[in-house]
Amino acid sequence: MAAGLTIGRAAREAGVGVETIRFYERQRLVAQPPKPQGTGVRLYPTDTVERIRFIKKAQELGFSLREIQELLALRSDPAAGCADVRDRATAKLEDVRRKIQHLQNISGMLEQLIAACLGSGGLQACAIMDALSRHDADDMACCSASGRGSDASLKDVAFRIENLPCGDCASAIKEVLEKEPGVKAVSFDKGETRILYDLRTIDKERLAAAIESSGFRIAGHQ
Amino acid sequence: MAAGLTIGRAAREAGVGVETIRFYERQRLVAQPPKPQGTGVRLYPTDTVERIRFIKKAQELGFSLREIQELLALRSDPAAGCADVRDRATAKLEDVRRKIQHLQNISGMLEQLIAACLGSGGLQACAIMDALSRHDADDMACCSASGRGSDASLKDVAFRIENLPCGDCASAIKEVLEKEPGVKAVSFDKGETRILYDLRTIDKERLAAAIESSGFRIAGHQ
DNA sequence: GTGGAGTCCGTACCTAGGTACGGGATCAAG
DNA sequence: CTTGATCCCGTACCTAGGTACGGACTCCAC
Repeated sequence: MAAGLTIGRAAREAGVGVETIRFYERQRLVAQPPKPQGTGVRLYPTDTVERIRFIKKAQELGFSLREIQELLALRSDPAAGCADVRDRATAKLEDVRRKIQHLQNISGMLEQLIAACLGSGGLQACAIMDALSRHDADDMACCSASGRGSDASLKDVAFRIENLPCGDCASAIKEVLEKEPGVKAVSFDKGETRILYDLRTIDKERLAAAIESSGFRIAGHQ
Repeated sequence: MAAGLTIGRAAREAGVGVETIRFYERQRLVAQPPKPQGTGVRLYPTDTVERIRFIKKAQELGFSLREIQELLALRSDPAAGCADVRDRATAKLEDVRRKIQHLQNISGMLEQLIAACLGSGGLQACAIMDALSRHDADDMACCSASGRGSDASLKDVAFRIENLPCGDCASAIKEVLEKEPGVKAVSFDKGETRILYDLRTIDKERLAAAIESSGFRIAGHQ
């Protein structure tokens, strides 16, 4: 009886909800099986259940559905090798480590603030409120130092990068950008990434492409 | 002189976009100032700029806009004390630490998989794909609670199996091994069978015994 | 007085990963 | 043959934190 399972049973087998399977179908993560002739109910092969379990496990490893789609494509690509998978995993590990670093920065700051706070008294004596209200530019905005040059062929542009939470991530993007020819300086200010570049060598689109190829998103781009 | 700033200038001062200020207004995080009589443009007091900076700093500490709303409410509550703020910060620290722990689990799992993956050969020999495709009930969360020293209890070993002529036999042996408790990954590369296992659960001798009980011979064993 | 920059306001859209609703069809048990 | 459970399918909604668009004003400088 290898005919298959109804969607409800398949969902139970795979440990997800019915709606989730339908959602994955819409996302083209799993194929929608046909209804056997004469019936009105689709039957899912155990293959699909396997596939859903694969998706769930990959999610636990931090992969997004889009990335999982790639992994699944690799899986059915005869030309794909172990190295392809490994590369994906390594990139994801990088990604996760960056996130950890970011959270550790936050954790450290919170610890310091909590330690500095007496925990009693009014708000005007509260170190935490104080740090948040204070007018200084320090805190976490680590960088600055934008040179003020005026050269005819130098131009600067500011991108607003969506997923750039902290200084460490900013350093990563800075490295990438500075490898591009024509990039003279990269700085971060008020939520914007400013790039000073030589317009004879490179243009805005290529800069944007470099940023996006590192996994960052630019607000309002594309 | 200036009774306030236009929204554009206020945005620049605060380091956000104009749309962001409008968004915060809709979210009731900042008040919408009136238009001075006779004019058509709203003027923002520097207070609002301060408030936006507060919001941004609190965001950098990991607070959500909803939580920031509470912090702001505290700030203008005469009955609120330092302890209230401290409690919020402590709760957030907890929260952040939990997230770090979660990411560290993921990181540990990825490290193990990458270590177990030879990075060459086809996908059928890929430890990573394998772990994702395997359908054992214990999910990927096998490596939790062991902190950062990811490989504390995991060890890998390589056997050279003499009568392992083809991929199908390799699959067979893999199945056998994966039924053993404590076996995390099995991969094949360059004539060797590599096994990643939990040394608290199983040891090399039991792995060897499992292989030999399936009719395979291990080179240089016994 | 004109052009361009900025503002106002409402609304729609975006990411990710689903969840929920509703009306109609179908299926299995009693 | 009915009843209750499922299934089908399209569509809307949810969270969070904004971003974008577009038409109509308004403001400032030249």
